[in-house]
Amino acid sequence: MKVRESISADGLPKAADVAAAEIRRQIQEGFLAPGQRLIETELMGQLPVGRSTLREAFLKLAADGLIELQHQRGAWVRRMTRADLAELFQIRECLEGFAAALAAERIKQHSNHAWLLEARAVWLANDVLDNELTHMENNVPLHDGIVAMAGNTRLQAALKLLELPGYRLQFLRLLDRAQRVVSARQHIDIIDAIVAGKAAQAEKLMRAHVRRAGELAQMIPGLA
Amino acid sequence: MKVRESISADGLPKAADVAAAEIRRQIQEGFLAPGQRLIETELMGQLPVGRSTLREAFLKLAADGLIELQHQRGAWVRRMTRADLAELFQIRECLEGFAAALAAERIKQHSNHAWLLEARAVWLANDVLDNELTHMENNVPLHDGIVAMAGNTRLQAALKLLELPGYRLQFLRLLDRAQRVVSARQHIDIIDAIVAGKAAQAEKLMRAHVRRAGELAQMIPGLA
DNA sequence: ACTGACCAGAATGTCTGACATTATTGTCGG
DNA sequence: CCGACAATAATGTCAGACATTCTGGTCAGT
Repeated sequence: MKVRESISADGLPKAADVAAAEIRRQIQEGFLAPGQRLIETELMGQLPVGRSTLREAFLKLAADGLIELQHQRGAWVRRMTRADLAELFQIRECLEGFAAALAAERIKQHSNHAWLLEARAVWLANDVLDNELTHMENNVPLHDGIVAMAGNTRLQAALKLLELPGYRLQFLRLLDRAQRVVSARQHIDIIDAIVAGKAAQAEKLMRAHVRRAGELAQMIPGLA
Repeated sequence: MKVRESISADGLPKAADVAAAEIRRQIQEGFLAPGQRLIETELMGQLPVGRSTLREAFLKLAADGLIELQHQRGAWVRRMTRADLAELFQIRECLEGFAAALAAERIKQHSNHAWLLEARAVWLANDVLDNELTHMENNVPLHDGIVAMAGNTRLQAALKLLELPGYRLQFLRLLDRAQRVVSARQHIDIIDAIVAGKAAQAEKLMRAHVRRAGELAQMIPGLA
């Protein structure tokens, strides 16, 4: 799943990528709040890069939808509205459902079958029910894995752009144990449908699962 | 449908956007062939911009998927493979089908109804059957319009990234009159379904329509 | 106190020039 | 023909400069 980074022969990563990654981290960890302006000269003091490199990092982050840019008005951390979230989950429902269907059709390829059974075991264990963090840490890889199984790289890229930026932490707190139980159950059902090669069923279940996540996301506090 | 461009108060567009638009045009008109390298110093001679501005234009074009960038290896016009095309149309089938369904649900809003009926008349006329160019010139706006009716700005943006870069001209030659007749028929059926508010039907028809376009696209000559 | 014009400082957009690093090309001996 | 090596070309990055534009605050007038 590791995407080829811009790394030169001796392993030195591109400075712009390093800067972008650092800013991304700060956004995701909440050091940079939504709406906060990113001032070039200011960031130049914190990061060991020149202004042109920093501007390149901005462009990459904007392409990923993490920040916004406007002519002569600079860059700021993207502010997500509830309407944005609704749109986002609408598309994810559509595409992830499609990915699940494709995955079901390709269940026999490579080690897909074994991988899913391994993932299935995780969602039967108690860890993912008892522990918020464990739940979340297993959720993302499962979804990513199913999308990867679909075998459509552009689909993978498109869904990567639809990830929630830094709201994961807030999202966590929304899930109480009862909801984690529901989520785990849905995951297992989806896995079973894919393993059985039932494409239509897998799509239907995945869509319901994503739709529910979207409804929960609407409850995130502090959105515009 | 006009997206707000980066234009300052007095109407001066951003130089980087101008450069990007010019390069985009050259790619779409075939002056820059797929795979051709874009050398910064070379393009600086043709466009009235500095190197930093040009590099910014490159980043924007790369974000749109029109060119590719690699560390220390520069930029080149993206080369589309048949496998790429297949992936691309898979996603378009999914998303445009979804858009059609959404459009059907929103048929009563604004002037959607009237706009579609106007579009319908076009596809009943002979121009779109007899003339390749007329056919193509009406095809894109219809699809764009339906996506716009869906009212999901991110969906619109996602589909914009899935447009064929410069293959439209080659695509044209693939359509003989018989195929244009089929295409027009499908358009009318899709419009009728949307106008009638039949979301499921509109989705099904749109998916079939896009799938057929994808199959035709596979016949484009000269792909890797 | 409120409003609007106005002005100074801040920030961005862009260009030029420079240099280190890396990829590509061409040459040469085997 | 092939591999090593040097020369060339191109990119990545920085620093500095300047014009343009935005922002925030001041101040006169109502």
